[in-house]
Amino acid sequence: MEYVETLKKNGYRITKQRSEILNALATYPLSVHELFKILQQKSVKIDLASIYRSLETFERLGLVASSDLGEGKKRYELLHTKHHHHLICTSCGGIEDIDCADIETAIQKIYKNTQFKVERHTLEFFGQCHLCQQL
Amino acid sequence: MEYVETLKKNGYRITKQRSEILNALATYPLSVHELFKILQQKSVKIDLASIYRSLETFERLGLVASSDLGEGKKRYELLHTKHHHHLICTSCGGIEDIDCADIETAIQKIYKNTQFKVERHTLEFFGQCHLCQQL
DNA sequence: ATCCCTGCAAAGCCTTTGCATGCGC
DNA sequence: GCGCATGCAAAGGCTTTGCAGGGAT
Repeated sequence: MEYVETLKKNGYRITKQRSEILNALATYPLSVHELFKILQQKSVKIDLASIYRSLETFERLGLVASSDLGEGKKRYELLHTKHHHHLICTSCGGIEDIDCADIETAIQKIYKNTQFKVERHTLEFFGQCHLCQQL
Repeated sequence: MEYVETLKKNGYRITKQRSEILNALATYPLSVHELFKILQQKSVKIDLASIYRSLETFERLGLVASSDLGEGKKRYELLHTKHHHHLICTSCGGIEDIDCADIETAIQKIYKNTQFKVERHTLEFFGQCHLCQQL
């Protein structure tokens, strides 16, 4: 329930909808539509727009991280664990977490530890280029 | 012009539009709309749908790679170089290439070599999970 | 009571699809 | 001439935005 403090401290309100979103994210990285369906099944009245707006707020506060897995939409997950990456099965779409470690050796270790056979990977660095640091 | 052979060998045709797409991609990773604008300026008559269809074909043939840089759209680049990754400046949006190497040491080397200050990175592995390999 | 948050509706992008015409082979 | 590729138009999926009412503080 630490997220309650983070929200309040920054002047945001705790609502039924926001609590349910964070609850639903507790187990697995979800897309917006998956979140929507889960909340509907729990009879939580919510709109897609509210989910988008809440997730944007959560991400800005560092409560949630979004990742783009090339599905044409983002997935969101709770940031309760340390920085890590994902193994996405191209057959079943399942997602597993892995630690952030060396790449080349990582791929070998991944297979050894999880039997997940890596076929391709993407790695993107975001930051400030040399010129932009001087502005 | 090796792409001509690849296309022909697989039963695809060389058209003005396809040549121009591949030409335009030669220098920099482009989004579909950037491609569209460039071709329009060169007075090449082409439709967005044709660009999407061509890029899908090129990607399937391994001529082109797409990457999702969290912009809500894909970028496409020519696969004439070896496997590499990107440095995306969060200020100017500029994209630089880097070799595929260790991550932790990579970030230090990146700064040393390019003065690019990495703030965050995403790493995604795609492949077959243990269960799906047995189907 | 204030002001944020929500639902509803509409619209904005990016992308895909159907269909008839056109062009490479 | 055959059949893929194209342009045009329409539609689909994901996401954003405007606005008035409702709820958290």
